[in-house]
Amino acid sequence: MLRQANRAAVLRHVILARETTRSRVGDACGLSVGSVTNVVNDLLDEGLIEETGSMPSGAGRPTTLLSPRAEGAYFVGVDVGEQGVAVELFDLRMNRVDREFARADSDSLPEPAAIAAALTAAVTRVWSRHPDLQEGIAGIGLGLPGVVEAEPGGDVLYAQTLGWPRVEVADLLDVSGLGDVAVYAANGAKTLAAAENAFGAARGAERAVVALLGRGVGLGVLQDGHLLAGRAGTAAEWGHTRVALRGRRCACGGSGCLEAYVGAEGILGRWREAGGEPDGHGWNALGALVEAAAGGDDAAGRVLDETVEILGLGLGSVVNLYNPERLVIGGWVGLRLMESRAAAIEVACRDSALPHFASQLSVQPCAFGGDSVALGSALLPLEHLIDPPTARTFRPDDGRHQHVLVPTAAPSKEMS
Amino acid sequence: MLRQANRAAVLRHVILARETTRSRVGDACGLSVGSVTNVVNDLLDEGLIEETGSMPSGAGRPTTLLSPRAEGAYFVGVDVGEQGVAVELFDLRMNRVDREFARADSDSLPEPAAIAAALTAAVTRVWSRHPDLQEGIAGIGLGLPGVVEAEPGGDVLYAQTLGWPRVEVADLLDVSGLGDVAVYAANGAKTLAAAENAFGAARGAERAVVALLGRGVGLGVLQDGHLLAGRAGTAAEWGHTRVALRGRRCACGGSGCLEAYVGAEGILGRWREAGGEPDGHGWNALGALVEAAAGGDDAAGRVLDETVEILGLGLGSVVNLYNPERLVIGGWVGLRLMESRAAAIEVACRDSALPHFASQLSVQPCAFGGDSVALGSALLPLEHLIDPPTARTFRPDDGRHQHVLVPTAAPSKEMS
DNA sequence: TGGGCTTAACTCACGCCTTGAAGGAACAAA
DNA sequence: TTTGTTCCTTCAAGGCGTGAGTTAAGCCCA
Repeated sequence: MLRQANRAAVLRHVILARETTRSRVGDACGLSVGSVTNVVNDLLDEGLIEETGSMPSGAGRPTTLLSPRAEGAYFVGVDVGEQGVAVELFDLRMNRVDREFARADSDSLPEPAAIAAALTAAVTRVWSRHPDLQEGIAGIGLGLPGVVEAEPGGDVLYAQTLGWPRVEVADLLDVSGLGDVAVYAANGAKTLAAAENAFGAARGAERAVVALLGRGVGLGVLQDGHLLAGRAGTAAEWGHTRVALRGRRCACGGSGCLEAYVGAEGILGRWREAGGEPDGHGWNALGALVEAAAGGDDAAGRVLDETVEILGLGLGSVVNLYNPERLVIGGWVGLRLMESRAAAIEVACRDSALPHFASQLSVQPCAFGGDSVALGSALLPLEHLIDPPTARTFRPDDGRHQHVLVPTAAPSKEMS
Repeated sequence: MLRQANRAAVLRHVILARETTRSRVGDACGLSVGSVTNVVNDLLDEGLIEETGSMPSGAGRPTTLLSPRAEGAYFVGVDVGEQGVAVELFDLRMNRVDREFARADSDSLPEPAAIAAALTAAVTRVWSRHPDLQEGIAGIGLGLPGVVEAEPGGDVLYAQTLGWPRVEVADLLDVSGLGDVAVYAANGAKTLAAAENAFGAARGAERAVVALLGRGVGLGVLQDGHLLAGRAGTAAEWGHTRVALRGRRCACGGSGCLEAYVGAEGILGRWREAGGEPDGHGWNALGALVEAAAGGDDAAGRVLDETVEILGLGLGSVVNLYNPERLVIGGWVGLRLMESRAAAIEVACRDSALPHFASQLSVQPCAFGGDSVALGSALLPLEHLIDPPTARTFRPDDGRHQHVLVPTAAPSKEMS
C-alpha cells in the first residue's frame, strides 16, 4: 500500500487545483516523478481522479491533465441557519449537483426540534432524488450556528445566540432513512472559512481571516491553508469579544459584546431604539434599514454608521491579533453591509488596526455569497475522504501533533 | 543517517522531559523499540543526551534513565526591555549558568543605540567570562519589545510602544567579537510564551494563552505545544486590540487600545490624571500605586479597579477567541497585579468570557517570574539545534506546510 | 547459590517506500 | 523519416522503520 500521507497529499492537491499535471503534483507534494506515477495510478484506479485532455508543452510530448473525477464521490453540505436550512449536494469536483431549502415551522425563533425536522426533511428529499448516487455519498457535513464541541458521546452544539440549550448533533439530523452515512459537524463560520480557504477569496493566502456576520457573528482563522481550531474545535468565538465596558446586553448574558452591535438583532434593535420600524425580519428588515439610510433617513444613517464603526473596531482588533493578508466578510448581514458600505468598512477596519498590519491587508466579500457555508460544510466529509483519521497512525514527522518549543518558520530562519 | 525528524522528535522529548526512559521516548515519538535504540545511541554519541542512573521496574531489568547532557550545548537568552537588558546563559538542561544585567545610559526612554550598547556590552561580558564554553554556545536568542518581522535582509524590529523607528536586529547586537554565532530574534511576549510552554505554567496544556504585561502588552498563543505565529511571525499584537471607541490615546497613534489602559504608562498615567503622584518609574511607581490603594487611597483604588476591569475585558475576549485551558500572566506589570489582585483579575476575566469557556479555564501567574523572557529567548537557538531548518527538506507528511481543507482533529473524528 | 521469572534493550533480517537513472512514448520541427 | 524535446513509466538500488528473536540485568524463592 502506498503511503497514506502521500496519497492524501496528492488527492488534496488535485481537488484543490481542479486541474493540474503530474509534474505540478510532484512539485506541490514534494514527490519524485516515480512516486507521482505510483500514487496517481492508484488514484486513477480508485476512480477518484481522471485524465482530462492534454496540454501542449513546447516541442515535446504533451502534458496530460489530471482532474478530480466528478463521479468519484459525493458530499452533502448543509447550512443550518436560525430560520431554516440549505442542503446542497456536491460531486468530487465540488460542483453543486442539487439543492434544497427548508424553513422551520415557526413564527419567531424556531426551537431545535423544528430545525431538526426541517433539516431531516430537506436532507431526505435530496437523498431520495438521487437513488443512483446514494452509494457514492461520502458523508454529510453540517455548518451549525453556535459552538460545536467534540464530546465523548458525540458532537454537541451550544447555540447561545439562539437561546438554545445544549443540543446533541445526533438529535438534529435523523439519519435512520439514509443508510450508513457519516455525519460531521462544525461551526458555520468555520465551514465558511474552509470554503473560502479552499476555493474562494481566502485561497492561497498565507494568513486569512473570514468573518461571518449573520444573526450571530463568527470567525474562521486560516494560516498556511489550515483552519485554526483547538482539538476540541472551539476557538475564535468572535461574537462575544467585548467592544465596550457596560455596553449593550447580549444574548450570551454579557454586555458590550460585538454581536450585540453588529449581529442582525443588534443592528435592527438599535434602529428600533432610534425610532426605526423594520418591516419583517432578517434580510428584508436589514434591506429596509440600508434603503432608509440611502434615502436620507438620519436615524437609519446613524445606526449604519455606528455599525460600520464598531465592526471596524472589531475587525481591526482581529487584524492585530492575526495579521492576515486577507480579510473576507461573509454571512447575510456581512454581504448586505459590504454591498452598501464596503469602502467605509474597510477604512474603519484599517483605522482600527496597526498601520503596519493595515498596509498588508486586503478586504473583500466572500466568494460564494449565500452558498459558502453549505459548500464549506461539504468539505468536512471531503477532508475525511482524503485523509481518513482511522487509517492514520502516529506520524513522527507531523509536527502538528507534537510538542514543539518554538515554531520554526519554513522559508525564513526564525520565529520572529 | 537516521531520519532528521525522528532525531529531532527524540531530542525534543528528552529535553522537555528533563528525565525520561527509552520506552517513554518510543511512546512519545511513535517509534518502535528498534528505532529508539538507533536514535538514542546517535544522540548519546553526539553527547547531547546521557544515561543518568536507573529506575527499578518491578521484577525485571531496571530501566535506564535518559537526560539531556548539560554540557552538550549552551544558549544565550536575552530579555531586551525598555530600560535595559538581562542576558542569561543556559546549558542544555536549561539550567541557568550565568547572568548579566545592563541598564541603558538614559534618563527617560533610551534610544535604540543606547539599548544596543547595553546589549552588546552585557553579552560580551557573559561571553568573556566563559572562554571554555564559547565553542559550545549554539546561538543567542533575543526577546524584543515589539513586532519582529522576518524580512529578506534579516529580522526587523518595529517597537512602536517605545517610539522607535524601524530597527534592524543586526544593528542591536554587535557580534563581531563573538566569533561566528547565530542570532535569533522574536517578540518578547512570544518567547515568554515559549518558556511557559516548555517548562512553565502552560506546560502540557492543549491550549494556553500567555499574556505579557509590561510597558507594552503582548500575547503568545499556544496550541498543542505550538506557538501560533504567522510565517512572518507577526501575530497576536494584543496590545492594540481596541477596548473602547474614542478612548485613551495610545503610543501607536490609535485610541482606546488595551495597552493605553493596562500598559505601565497607561496605568500610571491614569493615576496621575486622578491626582496620584507616582515616585520614580516602572516597578517602583507601580508598587507605590498598589500600596496607596492598599492603604485606602481612593484615587489609587479606583485606578487599580478600572485596570482590573479593563484587563479582565481584554482577557475575556482572548479567552473567547482561543478557548485556552490555561491563561498565564507574566511581565513585570502582570506579576505585580497578580500579586495584589489575582482573584479580582480572574473574576473579571471569567465574567467577560463565555461561561462555557470560563468554566474550562485556569488563570495563573507565569512560572519563572522575571526570567521567563530570557529563558524563552534561549529556546530560539535550542529549537534550531534540535531541528535545523537548513537540513530540512520538504516533508510530505508534515501537514503544517501543506494546504489543508479542514483540520482533522487527532483523537476525535471531526473538526467542530 | 542457582534456576526461573520479568522487564529492558539490542540485533538483524525483512519489507515498504522513495529515489533517480534509463528508456519508452508522444509530439513538433526539420 | 529523422531528430529533438518533453512527458511518463519502469526498475534496480538503497534508506529506513519494524518487530520477532536474543541477550542483558535484576528480583524472587527454593
